[in-house]
Amino acid sequence: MDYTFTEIERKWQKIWQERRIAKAQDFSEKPKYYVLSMFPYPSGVLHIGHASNYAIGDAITRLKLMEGYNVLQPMGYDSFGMPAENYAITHNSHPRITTEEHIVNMRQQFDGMGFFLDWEREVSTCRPDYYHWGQYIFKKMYEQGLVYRKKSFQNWCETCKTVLANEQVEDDCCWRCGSEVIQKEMDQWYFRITDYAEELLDFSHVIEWPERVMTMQKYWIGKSEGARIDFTLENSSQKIPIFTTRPDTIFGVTFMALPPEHPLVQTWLAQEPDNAELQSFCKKVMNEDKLLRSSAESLKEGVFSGRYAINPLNGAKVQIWITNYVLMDYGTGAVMAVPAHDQRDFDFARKYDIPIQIVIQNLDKSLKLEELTEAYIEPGIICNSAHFDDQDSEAAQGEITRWVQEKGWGEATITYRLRDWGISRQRYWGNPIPMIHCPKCGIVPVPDEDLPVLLPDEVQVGQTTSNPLLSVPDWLNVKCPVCGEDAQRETDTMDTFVDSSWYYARYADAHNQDLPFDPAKAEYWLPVDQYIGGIEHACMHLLYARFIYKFMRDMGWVKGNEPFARLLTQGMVLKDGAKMSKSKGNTVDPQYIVDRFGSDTLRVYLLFASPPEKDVEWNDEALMGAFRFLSRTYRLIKGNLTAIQQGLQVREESEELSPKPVAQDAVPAESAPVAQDAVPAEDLHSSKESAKLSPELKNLRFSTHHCIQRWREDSLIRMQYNTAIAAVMEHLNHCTALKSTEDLNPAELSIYAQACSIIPQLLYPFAPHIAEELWQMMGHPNLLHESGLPIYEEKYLAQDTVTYVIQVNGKIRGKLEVAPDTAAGVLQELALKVENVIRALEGFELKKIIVIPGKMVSIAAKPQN
RNA sequence: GCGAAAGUGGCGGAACUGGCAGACGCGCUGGACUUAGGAUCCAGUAGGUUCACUCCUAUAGGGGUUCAAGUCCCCUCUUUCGCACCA
Repeated sequence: MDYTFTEIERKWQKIWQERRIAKAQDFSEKPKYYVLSMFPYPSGVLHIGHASNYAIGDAITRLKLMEGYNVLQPMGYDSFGMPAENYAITHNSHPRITTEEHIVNMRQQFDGMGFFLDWEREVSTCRPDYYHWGQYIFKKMYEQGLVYRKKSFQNWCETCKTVLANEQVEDDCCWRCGSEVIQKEMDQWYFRITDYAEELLDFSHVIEWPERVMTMQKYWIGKSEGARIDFTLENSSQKIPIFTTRPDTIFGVTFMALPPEHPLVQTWLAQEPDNAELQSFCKKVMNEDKLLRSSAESLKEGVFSGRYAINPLNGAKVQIWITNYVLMDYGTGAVMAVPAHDQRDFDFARKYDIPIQIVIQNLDKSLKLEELTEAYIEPGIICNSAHFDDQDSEAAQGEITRWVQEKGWGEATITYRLRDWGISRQRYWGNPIPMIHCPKCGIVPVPDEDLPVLLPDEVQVGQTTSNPLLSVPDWLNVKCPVCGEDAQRETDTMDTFVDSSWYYARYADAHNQDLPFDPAKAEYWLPVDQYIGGIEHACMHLLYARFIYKFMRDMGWVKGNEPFARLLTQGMVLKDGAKMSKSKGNTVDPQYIVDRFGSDTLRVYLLFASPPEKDVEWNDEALMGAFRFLSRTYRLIKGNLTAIQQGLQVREESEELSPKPVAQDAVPAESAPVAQDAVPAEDLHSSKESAKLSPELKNLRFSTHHCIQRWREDSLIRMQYNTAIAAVMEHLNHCTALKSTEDLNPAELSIYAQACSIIPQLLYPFAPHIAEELWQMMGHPNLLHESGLPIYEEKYLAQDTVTYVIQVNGKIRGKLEVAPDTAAGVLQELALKVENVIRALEGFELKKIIVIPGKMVSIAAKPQN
């Protein structure tokens, strides 16, 4: 009678594999449903976060299968990247070897979890058959003008000879060797994601995304409307364009602020090697940690450049300052400073004694320069601004911009906070950028027929201090495909986010050898109907993937505008209030849990703990609760198997007498509750035997249908698996409450069997192994994914009596058990006769009585004088 | 600092359009049972009050709307997350 989970889970995993039930059919007649969980980095072990993510995906998958969809749930590995390279270095091995070993281990653990995954579509981004097409996409983007090279300042470690990401800089020093990190101007490859900024702000084509993620992306893209206005360098024709969102304050400009990286400043630095103040300030600022420098707390500093700019609107001559608070890569990299109406400019002007000019007055015109303690940033009335005086400042923005445009000094423009995506990495373990540097022809793409550019194996990882690819002459040195002369390959590899921004499309056609994927197959499968992953990717992976999808759409490879129709951001599993991590030593190994209690227990625990998008605190004892629930289920059905089988037999016989429900070919809809395994026919209910039903059995029948109703609502529509499971638990409690099945008549047996037999179906999405086992035990020849969704019938939900709550002035004073069709007037009368109600009304005068049908009688009364 | 979300028993969480607050599970208390098992079964479990019936107080705190508020509105506090000189 023991719940032998290990045996059961192995058995069903074997059967599922042998029958290849998870293989998704391209172009099936059935409607498709594509469920995708973010693929893992192959660390070698599944962690609890994976288990939780994939438990959700698997629940959705199995629900959709029961509903009659052709479901695709694929899996793969995000296997390029620094963690793999670093792992290989520390283990004195090669990332290709360690990665493939890890994949073997992970696959074993995936199999042990029993997920419904179409492994025939597996992808691994570090394999040539995948990264080939990443290179192809790169080239197509290059041809479309979406890829370019740009010099920009990067964190650079002189010892390691590599660019470091911001996270790899600790206290201005290299995380690996500890030497000082400097800002170095370097050529980098960029994707022109900003071309799509406007479109990426538009979420009208997704079906259901969390508001939070959309807000985060919108903020990240940071659209601001304003104007570009060209100031000029004094005694020169050199223009200095600035970007401002406040053209209404332009008459208040008293200085101009430039960052050291500004091209003009760079020129001046070159011209004045002896200007110690200028040289040392610029050097200091440029070598400052990027994060530190851009933090709002750091003090504003600057030096006067000795030069002046001319404000085109009033011809005013203003000082040009070189400062640490202006960013080169936003807007035009130059700021018109209006200290009176911008707090940053105000702070700076006060510190360096720069004049301040008020050009916007508050409504009572009480702003005085001498009394100003902070910038006045609100709208108001224009002053000191020539012919714009006395206008409303907000209205003046448009007026001034129009005037600037007419005069040819600038134009209305839009700027985004979003930067182009720098994809160059000076790392070995990534997708090689398929470009060749030819001394004669410049930068030349590798011809399509030479793709993929294979990542050489012979690299001695960790042996060199620079990009390992530079040290492989056989790979590095090539002939230029255009002129045939000696040339060199690009040694940068791509950011791994490039690999993951199109993998969902590769799953549609994972083995295509001629294209990234067949557009027809992509059209069938895409978009992903339900995507599941962590919120940490809100502004990275999810934004990049949307961008690349739009590019692929423009190429005609995919249809529609968005890759992910619905997004679910699952919460983290915490322990001791913190994210699990090896360094904190607070991890829980899912494999250990599976070995001890089974995959079904782990899944039920994770899904039952909270709604999927919330974080959960790991709790060993609650895990036992899940285990006990499954054990109880197993005992109930195994212990009452004879009665259940007899009851199911009665049902079959009665169905033969009555018209069968119309066979359903995959009617996937949240609307119609229809399925193949229908509830017993009507005549059972209306027969004479039904009249003899004990209240106990009537309640059990109610529980059966009520449970199905709740389960469907919670799991299919609301995706609240915790309450769906709670509904099953409650129903199980009702089933076990019936102590003996010995005296049941055939009709009652049928009801009992029905009550028990829905349990495996309802459990299937959350605990599929035990569900299949119990289903088979009852004698069903099919597997559960073919069993259809359980259905409920309204007529069994009708109760003989309803309970009305009686409130007096909002407080409960009694209850009434009445027939459901009792008239409101009768209810009022009955309510007023309840003893408690009479007592509560003593000394009160009736005001009115409200009857809420099926729910309550609410009496409003006021004290008698 | 700006923005967003959230605050419900000892704990995880229910309560969908305002209509019996605390479903379900964990834990705890008492009991039964014994194949002594990460058992199982039964009863109880927001706080206070009462022998009991009853009653009172409770959804971060304070106001408000309503016959009726965890749910709607206003203010305050706390927590979490995101952004953080974006001109």
